[in-house]
Amino acid sequence: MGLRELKRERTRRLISDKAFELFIDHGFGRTTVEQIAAAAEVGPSTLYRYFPTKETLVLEFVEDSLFGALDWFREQPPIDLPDGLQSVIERVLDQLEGNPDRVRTVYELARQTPSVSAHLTEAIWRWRNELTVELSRRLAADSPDQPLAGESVEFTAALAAGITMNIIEITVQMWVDNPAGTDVKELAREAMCLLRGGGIPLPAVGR
Amino acid sequence: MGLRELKRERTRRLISDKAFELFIDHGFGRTTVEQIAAAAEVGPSTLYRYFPTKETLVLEFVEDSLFGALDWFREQPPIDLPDGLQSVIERVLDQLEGNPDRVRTVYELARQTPSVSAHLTEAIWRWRNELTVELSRRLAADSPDQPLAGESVEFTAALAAGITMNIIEITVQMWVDNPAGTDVKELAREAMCLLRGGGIPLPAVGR
DNA sequence: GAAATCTTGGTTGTGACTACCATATGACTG
DNA sequence: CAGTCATATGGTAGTCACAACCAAGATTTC
Repeated sequence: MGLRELKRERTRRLISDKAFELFIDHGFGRTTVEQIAAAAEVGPSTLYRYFPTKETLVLEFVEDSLFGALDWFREQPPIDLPDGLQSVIERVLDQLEGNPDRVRTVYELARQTPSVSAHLTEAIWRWRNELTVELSRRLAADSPDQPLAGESVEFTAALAAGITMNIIEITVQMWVDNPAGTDVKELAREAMCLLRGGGIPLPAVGR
Repeated sequence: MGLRELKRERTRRLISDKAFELFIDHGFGRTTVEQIAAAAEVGPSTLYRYFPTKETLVLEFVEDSLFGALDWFREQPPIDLPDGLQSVIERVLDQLEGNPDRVRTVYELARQTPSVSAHLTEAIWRWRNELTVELSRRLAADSPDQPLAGESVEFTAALAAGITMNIIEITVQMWVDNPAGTDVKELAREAMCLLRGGGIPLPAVGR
């Protein structure tokens, strides 16, 4: 790795950390981008080159966790779909559990600030849509002509992706509300059991 | 109704209509609030009094459809929960089907403009959370001590609300993509059938 | 018709974000 | 090592969404 890349990572980290400090101390709305830039000892122009919007400063970590797991899933070989979704969920939860403080802070900021909340939900929504595409691909490639309870592949994929997203959101929410008494992955596993039970017509083998 | 209220409704409508015209013609980002105010022949101050943000101009209709149905549901007597959720879904879809053009325009604008998309998902997310609260209330009041497959009431409520939201989103999405060939309510009814089938442990009688 | 109340439009200010340019700094070549 | 090339940086100027405030006009109420 060249010196250039190294410095870039360092600067990015520095800006992000200083931003979180200021957000925690003074709130999102009461912190200006110029203050963050000054704290990180860079010009505002530079800051904007790394983080196109103020909200990105907060949400980059969550977004990386989500889309990292999705990228991983895309490279997995065809696999039993419920198992696949469960492993995606666990991968996301692993990432988030690695930085509990950041997760809590993000949730706190989202609760207080509408624009953060809006960008957070938008990222989750975008993630769900991309997961839908991937599931459609796997379902279509797999089932030559399965009835799927009379519904189309797109419909099933969208529903499965939506429920996957719901499980992640709900388990994380409960974990944030009660950090000590919650085993996130166990909770997600139980939730998945409900879905395997039969109601949602996930074919036993997806692709 | 006094003259004051009448004028207020008229002005609100006028601003909203002009805004949609401009958004359709020139796009969301290329239209300034001042242009909208000028087109509606009011001052920018007045516009901001009616619509606190530029995005509200676009999303008020969707938000009214969602939360109107929720308000209605809150006033319903205890009822079989799957039936209740299905009627909520149908109520939302009825509202949206009443203005197909607006719905399509909103989706179009959301697709093109990140900030509109963000505010749209945030509104949907907020709606789901309020539905979760209402479902929790009904479930708690009903079941003296049902096992609920080992999960808490909150968890079941959140999952049910999430799935309800998913069904609405998916059916509307498919309707927007293919306006002619989709019977939204029939689609939603079929989706609900899947859930009644057993996988999601909605108790047969909620409250 | 007068007083109280609400609505309006304008003014000023802040802060996020864009476009642009000159300078500095690490990277590669002879 | 010197030179040049590509990229990163910081600063400037400008746009636009939005908040706070205030004076004038319209509506309602007595």
